[in-house]
Amino acid sequence: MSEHPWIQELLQIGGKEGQFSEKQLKILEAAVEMFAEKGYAATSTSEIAKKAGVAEGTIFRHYKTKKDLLLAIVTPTLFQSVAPFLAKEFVREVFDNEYETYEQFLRAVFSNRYAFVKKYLPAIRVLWQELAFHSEIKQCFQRVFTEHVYPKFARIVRHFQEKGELAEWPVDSVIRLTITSLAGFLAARFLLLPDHNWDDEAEMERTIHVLMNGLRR
Amino acid sequence: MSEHPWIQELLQIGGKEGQFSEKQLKILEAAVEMFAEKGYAATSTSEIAKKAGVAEGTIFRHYKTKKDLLLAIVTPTLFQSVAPFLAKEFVREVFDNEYETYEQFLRAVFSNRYAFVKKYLPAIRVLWQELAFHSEIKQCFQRVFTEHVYPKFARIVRHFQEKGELAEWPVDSVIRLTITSLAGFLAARFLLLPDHNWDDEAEMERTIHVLMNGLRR
Amino acid sequence: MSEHPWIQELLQIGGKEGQFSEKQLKILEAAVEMFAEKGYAATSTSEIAKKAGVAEGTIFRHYKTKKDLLLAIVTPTLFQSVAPFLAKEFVREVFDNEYETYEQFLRAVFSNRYAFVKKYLPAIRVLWQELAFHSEIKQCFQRVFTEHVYPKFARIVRHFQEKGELAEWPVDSVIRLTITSLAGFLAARFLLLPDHNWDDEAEMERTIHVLMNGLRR
Amino acid sequence: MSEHPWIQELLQIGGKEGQFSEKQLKILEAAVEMFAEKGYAATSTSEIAKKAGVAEGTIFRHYKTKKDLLLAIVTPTLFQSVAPFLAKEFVREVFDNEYETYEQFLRAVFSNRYAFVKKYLPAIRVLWQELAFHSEIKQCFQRVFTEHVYPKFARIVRHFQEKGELAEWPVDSVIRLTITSLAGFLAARFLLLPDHNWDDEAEMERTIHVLMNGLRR
DNA sequence: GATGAATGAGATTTCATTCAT
DNA sequence: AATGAATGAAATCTCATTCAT
Repeated sequence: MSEHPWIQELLQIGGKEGQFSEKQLKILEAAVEMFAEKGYAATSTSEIAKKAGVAEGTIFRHYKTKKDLLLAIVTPTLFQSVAPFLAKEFVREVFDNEYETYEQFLRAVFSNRYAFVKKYLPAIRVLWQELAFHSEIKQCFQRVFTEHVYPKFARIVRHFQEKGELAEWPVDSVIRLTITSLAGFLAARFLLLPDHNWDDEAEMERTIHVLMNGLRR
Repeated sequence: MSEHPWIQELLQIGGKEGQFSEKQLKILEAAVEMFAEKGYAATSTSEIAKKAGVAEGTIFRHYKTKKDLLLAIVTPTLFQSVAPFLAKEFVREVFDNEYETYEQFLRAVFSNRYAFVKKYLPAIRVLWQELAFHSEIKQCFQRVFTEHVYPKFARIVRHFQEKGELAEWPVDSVIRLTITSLAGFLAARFLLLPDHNWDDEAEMERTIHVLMNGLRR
Repeated sequence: MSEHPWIQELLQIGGKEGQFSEKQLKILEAAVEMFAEKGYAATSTSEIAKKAGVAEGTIFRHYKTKKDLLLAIVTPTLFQSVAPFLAKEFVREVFDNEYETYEQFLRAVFSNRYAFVKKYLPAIRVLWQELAFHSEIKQCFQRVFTEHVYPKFARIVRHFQEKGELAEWPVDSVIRLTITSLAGFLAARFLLLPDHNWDDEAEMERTIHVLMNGLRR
Repeated sequence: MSEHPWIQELLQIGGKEGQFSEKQLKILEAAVEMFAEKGYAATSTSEIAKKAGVAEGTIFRHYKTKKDLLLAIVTPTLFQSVAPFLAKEFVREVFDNEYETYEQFLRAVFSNRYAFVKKYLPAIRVLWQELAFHSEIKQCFQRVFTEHVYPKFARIVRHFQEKGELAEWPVDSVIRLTITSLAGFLAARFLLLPDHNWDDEAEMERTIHVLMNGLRR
C-alpha cells in the first residue's frame, strides 16, 4: 500500500533486511518528518502516531522510549553520513588508482555525498540538530570519525602530499578545509537556501576549484 | 553585585542602555546557557528560574511567554551576527581604501567575526539551533541578509572583480564561497571540535589563503 | 456500576446514545455540580478531577479545554430548556385542539417546564450563570429563541387572540409576560428560596390565574 | 478630572460622605465594570488596576483582599436594591394615604425600582451574579429581606386585603407574585433583551394591569 | 501485535498578595 | 499614600508511558 523506500534503504546498513514491519516503517517515516520540521523535543509522540496512522501505544511497542525512536533514526543516518569511509574497499579504491589525483577523489566524494544528502535530507537534518544535545550521539559520531574516517582520510591526504599534489600543510588542516568546503556547500544548498536557484554542477566545480587551487602547493 | 557583561553588550544594539534590571539580566544569562546546552524546547522555565535565582513568576513578568524570552536572546544575536554589514560606514571603509585588496577585507571580516563568535558563543548556538524551527527567526534572518548584507557584500565583490583581483564568477558564488569558508572554520573551531588543539592564527591564514588562491583570476 | 441517569438523559438530545463512557459521565456530573456551586471560573479542573475520581489529565483527554467542558454541559441544557418548542409536533398539538384554551396550554407548559427545572436544576444554574459571560452561549440562546421558540409562540398567541381569549396586546408583550411569570415562579421556587415551604400546585395555579385574568380581554 | 457620580451616590447609604478618595472611586468604577462584564472570579486585579489607572498595589492599600473589593460594591448595592423598604417613612407613606390603592403603591414602587435599576445596572449585575456563589452575600440579603422588607411588605398587603382590594391569598404568594412580576420585567428589559425596542411605559402599565387583575378579588 | 483510554508528573502561565522604595 | 517588581501557590494544559482489552 504505502511506500517507504528511502527509509528502508537508510536502515540497510550492514545488509540487515526485512526486519521492519509496515507499521514500524510508517512510524519511522512520520518521526523523521516531524523531528526534522519541529525538532525532537518539540514533537509529541501523539503527533507522530497520528501522522503515521497508528495508535500511540504502537510506537512504544516498537521503541521502548521516545528517545529510542530518535536513535533508531539517527544512528543509521550517522553511519550513512560517513559511509564511503566505512566501506572496506575504500582505501584500496584510492590507492589502486581508481583516483589518480586528489581532485578526482574530491569529485567522487563530493558527488557521492551530494547524492546522499539530497536523498536523506530529513534524516540528516534530525541528526545535525540533535547531535548538539545528546551526548551519546555526539560521542558515537566522534568515535566513528576518529576510528574510521580520520585514519583513512589522513592516509589519503598524506599520499597526495607525498605525490606533491597537495601543500605540506598539517593533515588536519587539509582534512578540515576539505570537509568544511563540502559541508559548507551542502549546508548552503540544502539547509539555508534550498529555494535559491542553484546551478549545482557549476557550484560544485567552483568549490573543488577553490579547494584545489588553495591546497595545491 | 553580579556581573553580566557580555549579555548586556549583546543587547546594546542601537545604543539602548541601562534598561535591563539585574533580575532580567540574570534570567537572560540563565536562559542562554540552558538553551545552548539543552535546546529551547527541552529547557523548562522552572530550570531557568532556578538557575537565575528568581521565582518562576518573575520570568513571566519580564517576558510574556517562554518564546518571548527566546526572541529576546535570539533577535539581538541575529543582528550582531551580521553587525559589520549593518554599520553605516562599512561600505565607505572598503571603498575609501581602508581595504585595498579583497584579502585585506577578508582578513578584517574574519578576525572581527572570529572575535564575535568567541565572545557570544552560547547565544550564537541558540540562534543557530532555533533558526531551523522558528519561521519568524528564519524570515527575519533572510530579510536582514537580503536587505542589508547581500547588497553591500555584492558591491564589494564586484568592486574587486573590476579591479581584476577576483575571478569573474557569479557574485553569488563568490559570496557563498567566502561565507561558507568563514562559517565552516568557525563552526569546526567552536561548535564541532572546540576541544581540538587549534592554532587559530594559522588556520585562519590557511582558510584565507585557500579562498584567495581559488577566487583569484 | 455508578449511576448518572439525569446527566445521560440531559445529553440525549437528538437520540444519540451510549456514546459517553463511564468516566466521561463522572466528569460531567462532577463538573455540573461544582460549576453550579462555585461558578465556572471559580472551579478548578483539579477539583473536578478529584470529585469525579479521575486523573486531571483524563478531563483534557475528553474535553480539549476547560471551556469545552462547560459547553458540553451548557449546550444540551440550553436546547433542553426550550425543548417543547423544538418538538416538531408541538404546534400541531396546540392547533389540533389538544389545548382548547390558552389556559390549558399554559398549564401544560408550566408543568412540563416545572418538571424540567426540578430535574436538571444544577445544569440550569450553570447555564443561567454563564449565559451572562460567554457571548457564544448568549448568541446561541438568542438564535434558538428567535428561530424556533418565538415564531411558534407568537402563532399560538395570535391564535388565541383571534379566538377572543386573549387581549389584543402586542404579541411580544403577551409572550414576555407569560415567560417572566413562569420563569419568575421557577426562579423563586428553585433558585432564590428553595428552602421555603412551597405549595407548588397552589402557587402555580395562582400564577396561571393571575396571568389569565390579566391577559384576558 | 474624572467623574464617578453614580458610584458615589450608590455608596451614600446612610449619608456617609466624602470618605472616598479619587483613586478609590476609580478602582470601584473599574471593578464594577469588569465584574459586570466578566464576572468576579474571571476578573484579575491587574486588569482592574490597569482600567482604573492605578498601580496594582494601590488596590490592596484600600481593600485588603479582592473579595473585600467585591463586598464594597455589592453590599451598598444590596441595600439600595431594597432601599424604599428601608426608609423609615415608608410604611407611614402608605398608611397616611399617600397611596390609596395597592395599584398606586405598585406604580410608585415599579417606577422607583425601574429608575434604580436603570441607573445602577452594572452594580446590580454584579450583585445578582455573585449572590449565587458567596454565602455571606446571600445571608445578608436574606437577613435584610426577612427583617426589613418582608414585614413591611406583608403589612401593606394585609392592609389592602382588609380593604378588600386584594384577594385573600396567602400574603407570601401575593408578595412573591408582585416581586417576580416587577423583577421579571426588569430582568427582561435590562438583562436579557436590553436591545429590544421597548415601550417602557406601556410595558410597565401592562405588567401592573395583569398583576392587579390577577390579584384582585 | 495493536489499540487507545487513562495516568500523573511536569510544563507553561496566571494571579492575589506583599513589600521595599 | 502610591508604586510596581517580585513572589510562589495554584491553575490550565501537555505528554511520555502503561496496561487492560
